[in-house]
Amino acid sequence: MNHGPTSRVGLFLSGGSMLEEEFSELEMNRLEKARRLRAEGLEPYPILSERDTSSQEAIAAFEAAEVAGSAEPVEVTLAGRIRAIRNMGKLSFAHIEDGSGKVQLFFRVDELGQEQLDAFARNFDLGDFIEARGTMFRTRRGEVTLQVSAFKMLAKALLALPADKDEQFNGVTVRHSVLTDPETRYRQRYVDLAVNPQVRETFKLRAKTVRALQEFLDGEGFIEVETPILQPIYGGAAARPFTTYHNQLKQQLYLRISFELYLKRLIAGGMERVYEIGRDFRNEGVSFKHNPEFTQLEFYMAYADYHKVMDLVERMVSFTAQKVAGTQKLKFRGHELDLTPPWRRLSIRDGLLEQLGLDIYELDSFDKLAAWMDAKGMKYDPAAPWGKLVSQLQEEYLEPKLIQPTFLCDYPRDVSPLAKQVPGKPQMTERFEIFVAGMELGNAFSELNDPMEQEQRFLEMGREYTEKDEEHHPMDEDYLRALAYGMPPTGGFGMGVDRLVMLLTNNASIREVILFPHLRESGSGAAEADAPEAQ
RNA sequence: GGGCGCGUAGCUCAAUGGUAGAGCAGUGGCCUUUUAAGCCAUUGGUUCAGAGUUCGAUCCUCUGCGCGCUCACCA
Repeated sequence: MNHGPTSRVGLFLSGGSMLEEEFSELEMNRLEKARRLRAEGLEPYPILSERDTSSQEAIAAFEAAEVAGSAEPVEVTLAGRIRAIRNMGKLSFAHIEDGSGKVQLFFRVDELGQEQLDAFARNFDLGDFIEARGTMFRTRRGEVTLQVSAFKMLAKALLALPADKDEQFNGVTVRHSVLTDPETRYRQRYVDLAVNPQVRETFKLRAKTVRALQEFLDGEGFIEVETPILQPIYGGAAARPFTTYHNQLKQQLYLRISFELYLKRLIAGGMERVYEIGRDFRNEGVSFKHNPEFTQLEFYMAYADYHKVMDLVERMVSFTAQKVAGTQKLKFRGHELDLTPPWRRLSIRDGLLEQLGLDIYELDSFDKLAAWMDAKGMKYDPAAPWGKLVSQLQEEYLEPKLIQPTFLCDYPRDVSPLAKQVPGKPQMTERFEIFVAGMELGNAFSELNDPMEQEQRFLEMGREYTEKDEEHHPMDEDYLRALAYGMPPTGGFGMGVDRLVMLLTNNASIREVILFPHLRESGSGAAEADAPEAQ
């Protein structure tokens, strides 16, 4: 059934492999070549490579010598994966690819002898790793090429990569086939990376994104820290956690759903500006913007409120876009986005006024708002608090309209248990979320630092969730103690790094920016029959 | 978890209620001392799995598995 390559990685060359019987003719062919090499005293998987430069460096060195009029030959040893072979009897051409790009190899009979030339044609296939020594030259067609004086196998590929031959038709490059099946691409990311250069590029940009965020925050005086992933009490977000267990301590533990409560302990301890970039885990559904484990950035700055956080965040994201994409203007999901600060700042109240003509400051109780929704024929949970109804309206009627980067401000207290109230508006809190292209990118607030008020919020939240019997939020007494020792006024912020990378690389799905996104365990029969788990 | 869609050769895709085809890749041959992304021939399929309807199923029905989109969930 599933004859994907994963199933046969465990086999070896010495024969006797049970899995060998499942080899296709094509694969048997390659295995025979590997065995033949070994029989001839040539190791198909040698330890050492003598490579001394990359393909693009070699080309650059040759071109520099050319310009300088140097007669000195450029001698190099290159290594890479064979991507194309053209055997022509008395000469052969090949293209190899390394981390820097592609370069052509030229095998010539009067340089290597017929025996060597035949050995290349007989033993080497697309996908093999080869090392080749020689001098660089320019062919009649003008392509800078390595004329090979010696070569050896570095690693024989037993499985064929998906074919991706390019052909020119009237000057247009046609790619005959590439690996596009999403399942194969995610499950066998190594094949995807080997065959799809833009995938490698995406993950280079992802690394650059994280570096840029660090560079920016470091420059603003933040200290990068690491806090526990295994937590006895989870918190800081409303999400179902993954649970695990420490055997020796006989202790139930949770994988963190946010960093928030630990980072604010650090602020209470006198670290004025801290951030963490790391993995969060939420036991929830998956979608184009949700993966059960995802990379989160959170920072906290003492003596700041959410307005100061907004100022910093728009500069941070704009800085990162410039570093990574080289521009503030991005194409994403059919939109033209402009990240140039300042971003729009819109309160939920004003937004709902604009979209629905609804003033939540007038309809400031559950009964009033519910009556209004009844009149409009809208459905809602009759057990929900007022703030939940506001959230529902905001999600349905407001968020999808927020295409250009927007700070959506001032959230109901009911749904913001860790945020400070807006002065004079006790049912609202100083909180904002960032929306870009209708997608939530970040979440922030003026952090609640009144321990007595925080305790009340925990209690209310605990009641609410206990009644629903779905999520139970235990009181985090140690966190309350930290607040009781005193935490300065603090602005905090959290952002999904994967989603930022989606924006910066114009990838519509979070799976495109996570190397190994979570997929359902693959089919029972295939997994059991194929996986050589004998241990 | 619900709805919709998809699953055919190594890869990308066709086709049909009468037993499956193309391009690329593979194999063999031609040929060639700075190109060939060439020419000729050829191998390769449990049409995701199981059951049902039918004289006959890859196609129709059901179930299962997997993937995608979407909804729900996700302050």
